Amino acid sequence: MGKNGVRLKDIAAKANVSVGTVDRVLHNRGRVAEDVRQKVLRMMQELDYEPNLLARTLGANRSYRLAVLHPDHTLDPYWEAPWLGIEKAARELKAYGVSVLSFPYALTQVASFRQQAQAATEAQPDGILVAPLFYRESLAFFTAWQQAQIPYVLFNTHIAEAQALSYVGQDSYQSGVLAGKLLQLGQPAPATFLIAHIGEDIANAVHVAEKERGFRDYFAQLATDPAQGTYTLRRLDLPDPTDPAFARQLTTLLDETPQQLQGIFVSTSKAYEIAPYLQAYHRESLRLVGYDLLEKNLHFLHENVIDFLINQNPKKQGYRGLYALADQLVFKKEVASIKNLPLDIITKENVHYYLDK
Amino acid sequence: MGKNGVRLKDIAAKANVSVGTVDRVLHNRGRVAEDVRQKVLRMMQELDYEPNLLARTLGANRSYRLAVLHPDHTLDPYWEAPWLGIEKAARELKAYGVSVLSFPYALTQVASFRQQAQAATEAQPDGILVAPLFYRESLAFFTAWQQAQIPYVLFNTHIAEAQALSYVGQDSYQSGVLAGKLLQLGQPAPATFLIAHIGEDIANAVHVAEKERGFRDYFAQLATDPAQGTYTLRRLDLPDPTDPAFARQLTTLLDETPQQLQGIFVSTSKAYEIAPYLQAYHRESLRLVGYDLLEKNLHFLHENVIDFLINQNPKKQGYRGLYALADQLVFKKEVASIKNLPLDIITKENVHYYLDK
DNA sequence: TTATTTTGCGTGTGCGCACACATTTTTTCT
DNA sequence: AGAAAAAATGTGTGCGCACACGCAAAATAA
Repeated sequence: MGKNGVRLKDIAAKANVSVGTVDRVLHNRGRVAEDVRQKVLRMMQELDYEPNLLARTLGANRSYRLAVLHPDHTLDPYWEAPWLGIEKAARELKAYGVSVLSFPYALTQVASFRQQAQAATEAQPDGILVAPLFYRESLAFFTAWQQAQIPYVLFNTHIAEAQALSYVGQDSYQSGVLAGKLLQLGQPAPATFLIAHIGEDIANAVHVAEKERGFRDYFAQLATDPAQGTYTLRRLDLPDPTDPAFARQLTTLLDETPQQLQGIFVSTSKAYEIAPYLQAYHRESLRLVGYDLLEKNLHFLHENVIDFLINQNPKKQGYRGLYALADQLVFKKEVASIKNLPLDIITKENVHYYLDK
Repeated sequence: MGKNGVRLKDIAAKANVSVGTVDRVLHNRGRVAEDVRQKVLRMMQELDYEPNLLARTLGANRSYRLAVLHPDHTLDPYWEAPWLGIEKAARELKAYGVSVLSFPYALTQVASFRQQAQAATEAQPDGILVAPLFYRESLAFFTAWQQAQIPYVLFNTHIAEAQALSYVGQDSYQSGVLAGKLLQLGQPAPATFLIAHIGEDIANAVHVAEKERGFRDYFAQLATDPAQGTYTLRRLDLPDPTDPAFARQLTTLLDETPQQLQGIFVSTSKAYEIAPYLQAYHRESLRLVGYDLLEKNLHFLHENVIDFLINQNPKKQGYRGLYALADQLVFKKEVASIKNLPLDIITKENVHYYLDK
């Protein structure tokens, strides 16, 4: 017996058959007498056989092509991180015969998504990892992939009815709840809080809408406690920051805003677009909560303009997403249908330990 | 060329030598002419050769015995988690020929530590993973292991002068800083905060002392801002909770305490020992910050008695600790001398996503 | 019965690499 | 110069497994 575990050979010897036979029962290839089959199975149990994954992969000599359908990371800084995670996973999985095809799309353009999704489909990969930012347009492709029997994993944006193999990412709703808590903590009522969306088409962006729902529910929950005073919530839909309307709307807010405005929750990773205005208006004490450890956000975190960031673990999303496919295809493991990554609370004091990784 | 990457064979062909020669340069086994060596190296570069780890491990057919010297997890709930992480890593690494020997010691008894450390040393393992709770007693063993050329990795407790291959765990100092921030947030001066140690021999417990230092430094830093009022810090050394003196000291504190006592920071995972007293005295509004997601802590977190927990990621400490040894021995990777795990801030709203994993 | 198919099982090769050993070439010594 | 030693290089086997193939015995058909 090998230094380090039971081998097919050991089972074969113990059952008085050849390794070929053991292999056949192991893989249900048939062509083995029932009584022998039972005996082999018994021996495998007795010896507590576990296949050597290294040898298996090496011997099988199979390869898997995985397609990744993701926003182009050269167009938006947030999307670098998931891609880094995907690349890391790809490196590790290379030895297992996994290769990755990238299909980047422009994250604001539906047509680009549709086109790249089409290309990914036509590449006939063994599995697909996708960030389905566009709700409506995604559904058709899900159907196509089901038809083609291609397993697909979602990340970043959860679409419950997608029938995907798995979803990897945050619970957007609960992250909204948490944002509410972080704004409210230590700020007694009465007070006003704002939720700001930047350049989002809320109707077609599931996970941003979910954040808002969680945010509102946190305060709704608080309101059930009669001892609490009343909090007021406002919402502001801002256009793309390059649009002159962006500055106009924001300065209007800060000019006319009631003194009670105690905090702003930015529903995306773009808190850094708002922070400069707070500095300009000397409203740094106003609590600002946003998402993700982008360079620019970190800057304002250290300047005490941004108070909290919720880390969406984008790198891990990519990493785990690809692994979910590999677990299914290569390692034949059970894959959980939802892998919720933690809602990391980031402050100036602990941010250091979340960088790089 | 193989479906999926360059093989030794490919390099050999391109350099007009045999695989044996390539192998020799790859492993610096010597016995190869300098010009040939250079040529082979060049070819490896050109083809961007990366050894197939699976084949390497399989072919080498080596095995590694790793010893783990850790507090007995049947004696203290905290220490279950690191052990789970170690077991998980052990399962994954089994295929790579790694086996794990466990040397549990009683976490309050120096003699037990000494004895098990001795046993671990005598087992002559290929590597050692150790939680060096006892500062003085550990040092002697570090020397012994260096002499025996056995690489060792520290977790949980960082001993800078240990000359260890790596440390995996938190930055205790910074976790104290963070605890300070979490207590102070939204609680204006004047106010009093307490740091409570439970059943610890501070003089011989490095990482608890570091937590206190960080905690105090946070407020020292605040004091440099003249706009801030004054915060008062107190310290309480409590005996083991089974000791009647524990209840006595705690009730005395709550009886006689000035109204300004606004928060308590428990320096270990035993916040749940203090929480019941706060409930009994109806002082739940007093902010309580502790460590780790133990059952009992979670209970009081949900009851709003504990406000924040700092997650020490104990499971990951074990997991990464073992992997640090494997990275060194099996995978021949560079191992960072410090692997600081993040300081997760846990509240009722995000705790769910940190459980299990 | 003999010829043919089916079923049950064993054998052999290759995956990419490590490592021991055999063989060839070069250097050194007498 | 030839012999011996040393250096440089090639060859072969095994790691545990998957998978194709081949061969025997049993079942079926002619």
